[in-house]
Amino acid sequence: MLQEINIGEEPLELDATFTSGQIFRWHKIDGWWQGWIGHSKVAFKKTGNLIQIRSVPTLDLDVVHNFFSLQVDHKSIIESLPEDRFTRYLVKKYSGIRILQQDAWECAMAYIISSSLSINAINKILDRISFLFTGDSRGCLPGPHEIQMIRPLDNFLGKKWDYLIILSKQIVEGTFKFELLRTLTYESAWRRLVIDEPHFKGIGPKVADCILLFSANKYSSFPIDRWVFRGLKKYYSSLVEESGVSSEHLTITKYKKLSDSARQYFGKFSGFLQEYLFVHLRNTN
DNA sequence: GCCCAGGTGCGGC
DNA sequence: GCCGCACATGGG
Repeated sequence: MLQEINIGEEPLELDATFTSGQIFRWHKIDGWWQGWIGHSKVAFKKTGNLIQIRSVPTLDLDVVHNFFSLQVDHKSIIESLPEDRFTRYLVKKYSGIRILQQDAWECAMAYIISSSLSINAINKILDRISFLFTGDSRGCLPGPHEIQMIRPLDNFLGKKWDYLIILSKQIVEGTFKFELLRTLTYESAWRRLVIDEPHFKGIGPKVADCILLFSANKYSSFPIDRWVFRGLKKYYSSLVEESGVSSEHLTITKYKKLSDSARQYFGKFSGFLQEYLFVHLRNTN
């Protein structure tokens, strides 16, 4: 089924968005960006102000609207971000990048796997999980119930596989629901993932921020990985100094201090700026 | 073979 | 609390 959404003058570049590193396993084929949203096979193409959508089973347009975070308009992003020169530069250069709202379970799975791996390796591993589940490396990913049926032949994910299984059980048994995160403030949701009991193995301060930004509409989240940390030191050194963080290795306490001062400085749409900074660092180094 | 990549858990002070 | 280390994969 072919659908479309008119986004008016809102800046949105599919190439920049899907190659930004926030989402995995999307491929541009014959001009269409193709991937999965949950168990729906989806393709997007942009012509002029229109986003064209193919999906099987057909997605509700509200889902697509939320997927691209279209409720956040570019003007309010610009108005809430600080006016220093470098921030202006990033906004001008990368405004076509949108924050995508992924399926929460898939997002958690991807970012638990992501730790200390390259984006390329993450994609490969997710493809491998898809292959174990569907027999096709370009297939969909197993849900929380489905992943428990899979028995990997080798230990290709190490302890991370156990972390995924533990999380899937918490979801299947209902002791944790991702929907909860959407109802909480950023601060409470982050604490729920990182501090509160029961603890989630494999979800530290940075992975938690990614889950909140990329699947729980927490646009003030500011994930700090190696690239973003370097970016902050290089372009926003006063933020790093005022938070008292010196070493590259961030403990939870240090991470929280730095993340909080960045979030205070960049404001309610910190997450967009974080993404611009992440892409900029990767493209220029 | 070594280094780095969207970090985290763990044991030991 | 912080430090040092192990951990799996893949590309340069």
